[in-house]
Amino acid sequence: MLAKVGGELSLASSIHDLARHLNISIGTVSRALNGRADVNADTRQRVLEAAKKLNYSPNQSGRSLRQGATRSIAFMLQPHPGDQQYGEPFFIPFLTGLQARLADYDLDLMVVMGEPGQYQQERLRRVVETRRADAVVLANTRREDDRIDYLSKAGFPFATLGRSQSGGDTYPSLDIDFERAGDEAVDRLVARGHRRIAAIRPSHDLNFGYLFLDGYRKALERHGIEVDPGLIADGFINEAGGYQVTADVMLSKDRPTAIIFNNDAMALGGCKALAEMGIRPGHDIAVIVIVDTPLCRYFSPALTAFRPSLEPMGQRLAEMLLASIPAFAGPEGPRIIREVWPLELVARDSD
Amino acid sequence: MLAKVGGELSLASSIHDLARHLNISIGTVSRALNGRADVNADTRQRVLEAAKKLNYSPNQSGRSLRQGATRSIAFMLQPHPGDQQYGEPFFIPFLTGLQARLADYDLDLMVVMGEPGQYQQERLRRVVETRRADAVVLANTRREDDRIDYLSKAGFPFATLGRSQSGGDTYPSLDIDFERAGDEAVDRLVARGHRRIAAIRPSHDLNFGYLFLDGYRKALERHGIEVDPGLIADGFINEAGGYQVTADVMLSKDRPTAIIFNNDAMALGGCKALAEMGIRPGHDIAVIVIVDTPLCRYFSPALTAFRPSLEPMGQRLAEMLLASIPAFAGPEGPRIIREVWPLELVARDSD
DNA sequence: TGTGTTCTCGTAAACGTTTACGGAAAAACG
DNA sequence: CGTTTTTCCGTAAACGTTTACGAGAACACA
Repeated sequence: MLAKVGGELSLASSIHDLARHLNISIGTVSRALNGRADVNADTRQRVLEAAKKLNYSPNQSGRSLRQGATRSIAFMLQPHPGDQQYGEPFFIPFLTGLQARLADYDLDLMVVMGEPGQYQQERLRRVVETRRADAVVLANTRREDDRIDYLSKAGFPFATLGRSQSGGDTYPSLDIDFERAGDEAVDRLVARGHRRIAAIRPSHDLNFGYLFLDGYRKALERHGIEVDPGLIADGFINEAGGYQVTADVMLSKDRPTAIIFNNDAMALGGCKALAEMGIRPGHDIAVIVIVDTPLCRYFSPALTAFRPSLEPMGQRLAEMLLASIPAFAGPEGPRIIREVWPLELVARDSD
Repeated sequence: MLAKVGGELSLASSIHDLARHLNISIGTVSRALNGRADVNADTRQRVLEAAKKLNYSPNQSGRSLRQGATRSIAFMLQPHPGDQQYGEPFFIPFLTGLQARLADYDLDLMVVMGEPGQYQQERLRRVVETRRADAVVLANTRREDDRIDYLSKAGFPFATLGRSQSGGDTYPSLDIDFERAGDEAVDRLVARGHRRIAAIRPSHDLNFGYLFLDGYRKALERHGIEVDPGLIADGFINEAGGYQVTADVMLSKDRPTAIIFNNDAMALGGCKALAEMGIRPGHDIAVIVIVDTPLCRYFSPALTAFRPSLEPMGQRLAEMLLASIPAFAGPEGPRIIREVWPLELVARDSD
């Protein structure tokens, strides 16, 4: 179906055009442009001038083919299903940081989107197998993640935003300290007199749900509070899921006096359920959200939440990824780095 | 700096491997895979089986080089400056629709991000000149947009989300009917008894700001209300800008009784200014926002707003773009389509 | 002057595809 | 059986790069 596209560009000059124009060989032109040593100083000068004059820039397909590298990194962005109208604002600042650091290394960032419903595996395979990118960055890691299994089995370079139990220690990862956030949230609530604290998290095997719960449990134990399974609930990771599961928890015979939500969308749905029951966050119940978004801030009452520093995280993960790839890393060779970053509590009106 | 990356992939089999394995020529293999007519039915069968067995998939760089087309479309995503913590949720559903339709044509979507502050021109040139994509999609169109000038001068295929005065009728565009939304907003407010209605919009030469104002003016005239320049104000397109300009307008001697904000972030900042002055939207003043986001919905009071249907718009713009490219379009040849879609009023509590 | 080094450049192959062309074999037709 | 058409496949060039190799010229040194 597709033939030549954009072939009529007047600005599409090749290395051959430069060579012909200067009456030298294409080899010399290429060496001059790539800054190799074995080219005379003033032929290099002439080549660079001609390149500017003829508006030359290298064809990336040709270069990729020859070098076996595309100089682009793929980020797999997966919209959540049921996330009807608007997507996750979470990723934009992260991507901003990621892209900025990659640009320092002259690498392009390419965001690959999947259909909202289906899982990413197919799209990921496509990127890898057709060699559209040199490495990929994964997000929304699951506890057992077949994308990670696939990539490490294939020996394809990648890094993850979020940890997983899959793949061992073979890839760099950067995660938020959900465990500590869960712990601190409980700490804060206990200090304010709460003993019946509910934990609401997404199902789907998303790994941060487990980490959060670990911290929650650990803090309860430290305070000598028995963990009540009836206060721990999973739901679909969107507003409807949060509504549903919150309603369930609040209808149990022994209600919690505080809820920690592991996701902002679920918190919003939960608050809707609370409102319908006449229960006011900040007055009748305490609410804390683990990952802050603008919605938490503008909601009424404004929700107390733990906030990550997304843009620096994006920058850092780019560095970690690059350091793990032999062809990019310095003489020391590849290094696998894993980091877990703290969150900052933003105290507002809901607890 | 970069050498071979991922070259050790066990799954990287080429068309030569297939040919050797089957003892036929690479030409035949290629023809079989591409479904050409001049290949025997069972050699095609054997090729397809071998391709599956050896896990073959074509190297995109090789294919792109030969065909002069990359089979990918670039979307230029530009985070607004000062948009500190979280970015625009606006684009995710739009991109979801765009990607879905492109996938139907076996095209990849590649989102190219720029630095938050600087303008996109440089990054755009890079994509075009290194021929990383076959076409691009632009957003945040300005009234005079040098990206559009550049692309149409270069003869590079593109489409825009939003109109512009640049480039003439040479490219497809899909826009929201800001004019009508501004008109309807005034209508609604006048029907509720307002006569002093302020219009607050972004500066930056963003085109939708002009369109909105046209509708606003037209509706006022229709109702026989004189346009008061003191009620029209421009500000930086973020919360701080909205705060600033709203405070200014409210400090004028003859205050408005209603405000139409042309941007959600500015509306949020404006409401903060109002709150500090003890003015309550929905009681002491009416507030309407032109483009709805989840923030409008969760804000307190929930903001009345006009909502676009972003995902269908993404799908439609993909179709329009493809129809405009000779190599993609059907036998009728290229067609330039321009569409303007209506918004839906979501009445909430602020007016 | 002869020999060895250093600079500089051209030649050609290679990366993985697709495709125009031609030719051999098979089929169709008289 | 001879001729023409059809079917099928191999050959080779081409897309735009990079780079290993070698060779000529200039230079240094004895």
